[in-house]
Amino acid sequence: MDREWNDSQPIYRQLRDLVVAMILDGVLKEGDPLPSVRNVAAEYRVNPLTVLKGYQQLVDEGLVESKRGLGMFINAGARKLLLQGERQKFLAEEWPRVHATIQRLGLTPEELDTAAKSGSSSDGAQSKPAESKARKEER
Amino acid sequence: MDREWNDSQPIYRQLRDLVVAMILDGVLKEGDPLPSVRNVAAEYRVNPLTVLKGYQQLVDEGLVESKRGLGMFINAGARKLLLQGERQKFLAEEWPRVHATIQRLGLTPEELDTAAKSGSSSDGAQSKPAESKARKEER
DNA sequence: CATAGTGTTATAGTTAACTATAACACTAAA
DNA sequence: TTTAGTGTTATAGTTAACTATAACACTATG
Repeated sequence: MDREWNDSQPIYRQLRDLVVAMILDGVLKEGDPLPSVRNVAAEYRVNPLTVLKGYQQLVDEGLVESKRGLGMFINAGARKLLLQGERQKFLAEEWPRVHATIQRLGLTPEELDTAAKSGSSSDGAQSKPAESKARKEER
Repeated sequence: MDREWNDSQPIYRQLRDLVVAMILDGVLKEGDPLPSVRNVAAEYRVNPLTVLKGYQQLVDEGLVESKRGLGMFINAGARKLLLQGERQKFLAEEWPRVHATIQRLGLTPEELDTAAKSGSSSDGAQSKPAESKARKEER
């Protein structure tokens, strides 16, 4: 499998975001090991150092623990931590800009809905049967 | 005025986006001159070459015309071109990812609305009164 | 003409991101 | 002990983004 890298963001940050998404989606649960640095590097045809750099971000954020010789593991409380941190970060740093763009382009909820459905395989990378749940999801 | 540069995007692209926003918002009308390369460079304390690079993007997109010795000017039809191109680009490349993030974080329309309003002037770090909604998220 | 305002090009240096290759350190299991 | 799987560090090279400094090319205006 080759790449789906977005050139508007460094690969190591996209890798970090990918793991974050997997945690939030429940694909990776607390205590689970992350895919090994070498495996990911091989699968995405990327340098191991780049993968490591992405993983180190997660360690720095307290989401993941590294055990030399064993692997890297999702910390307890990682999901909760993420739901707080990512929420605040998104609302403060990303959403205002996106919202302004939507206003500026005069996009309607209908157009957004349509586009969301047709193109929803952008960074989740996993099965998403929960997509049709509407506004109530998570429990 | 120093910087409000976002480190997740090269400056020249942010400059390009800034001009695009001004065109869409009607701040810059067709036929108008862009702020001069040197002025912008001075105002934002950025290298003139960086500004030029951002402006060149606009030339390449057919939005702007360069007249040596005079300045750079918004082309006729620029706004219409933008409303088509930027719409498509946003819906195809940006919105799906953003939408997935919103779903993943379980953000409600109320939270998004609140953030959009408070974020458009400044991104202060005060806590949210909208937090009372439903945080049944944690496991 | 000279001047002051435009865009543009040239040269060169720094830093961050990414890469290739290799080796080191540790753990579990054969 | 050996082996195969982990994370980690070292060395070094490429490219893109940004910077500083300077000069060149053109246009309107005095």
